[in-house]
Amino acid sequence: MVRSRSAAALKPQDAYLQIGEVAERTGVTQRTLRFYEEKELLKPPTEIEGGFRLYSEEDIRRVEHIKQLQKLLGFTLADIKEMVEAEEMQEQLRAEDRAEADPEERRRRIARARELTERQHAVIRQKVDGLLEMKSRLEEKLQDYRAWLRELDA
Amino acid sequence: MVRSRSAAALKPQDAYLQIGEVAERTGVTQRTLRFYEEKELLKPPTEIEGGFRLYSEEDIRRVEHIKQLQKLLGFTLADIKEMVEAEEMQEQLRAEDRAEADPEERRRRIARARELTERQHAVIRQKVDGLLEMKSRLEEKLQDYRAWLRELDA
DNA sequence: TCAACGGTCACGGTGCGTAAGGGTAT
DNA sequence: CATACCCTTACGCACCGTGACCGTTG
Repeated sequence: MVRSRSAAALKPQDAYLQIGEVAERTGVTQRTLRFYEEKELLKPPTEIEGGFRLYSEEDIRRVEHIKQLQKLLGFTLADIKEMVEAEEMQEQLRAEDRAEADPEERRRRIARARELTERQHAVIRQKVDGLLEMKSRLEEKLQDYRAWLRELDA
Repeated sequence: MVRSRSAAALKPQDAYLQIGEVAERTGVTQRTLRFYEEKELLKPPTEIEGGFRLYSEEDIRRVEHIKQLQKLLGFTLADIKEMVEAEEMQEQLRAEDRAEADPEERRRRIARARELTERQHAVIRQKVDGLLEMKSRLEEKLQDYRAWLRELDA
């Protein structure tokens, strides 16, 4: 077992995964993972010992999220990168100690995060609207077909 | 005025458009229109005199439809070709004299068209579901931001 | 003659696939 | 030593166009 070496050495809990496992679990290839890293969609995960990439569960969620955005929105990786970066910023915001920060600074950040989220929301709403329209057109068609088939039965 | 030559010669009503006008009206380039034709997404429109392409309003609708499918679904042109072909078959079905055809043959065609439509419907439903989920996640976020901002006001 | 249109041949970006050549641990 | 992981480098490819360039037409 190769993978018990550095991961175990670093974290006995076996919290880190090698690229092969991540690939398997997320359904993408190792090549894709390295490619995403190259494009800075994934930050170079904590690499340790012999230059092996070691991923966290968080990294896995991120990969899954990227794939979802790709499938659902049909965006380019560049677009997705922007979205993901925005989301990351927001998580930072969420995580930081609320009382500690300068209120004015904090307000600006929240406002910025909100803007980004609102833009994403608008994009998605547009897509959903278009798709819902297509969907109902298809449903009408299906109605027609069913009616015609009944007609033929008579 | 180039376009008065063959279009007018063929159809005094000026029902046909040259590629340049189609490009302008649909927002794609001439090159893209030729490319679509090459990929058999657009049937070679009735070409006349010197090999000039002449397009109908129907062709324009088709181009717009293709662009919509691309934007909304993020499909490849190959996928879109399939969909468009299916739709075309269905229009044929719709147009043909219902009484005239052999009932058994007609039933088979309708059943086939219905299957295709149902597959498309399923695909779209999936997308819509995924997008709606993303949408509500974003809405939750927006709620949070608004709450935080109110919190800062207090 | 010039602008607008037509055609063809390539080149370019994206998102990976796929080998080549080579490490290190069991 | 074989095997099973991993690494980088780099060329290749399908898809979706975009340009460059040249001929024809009014």
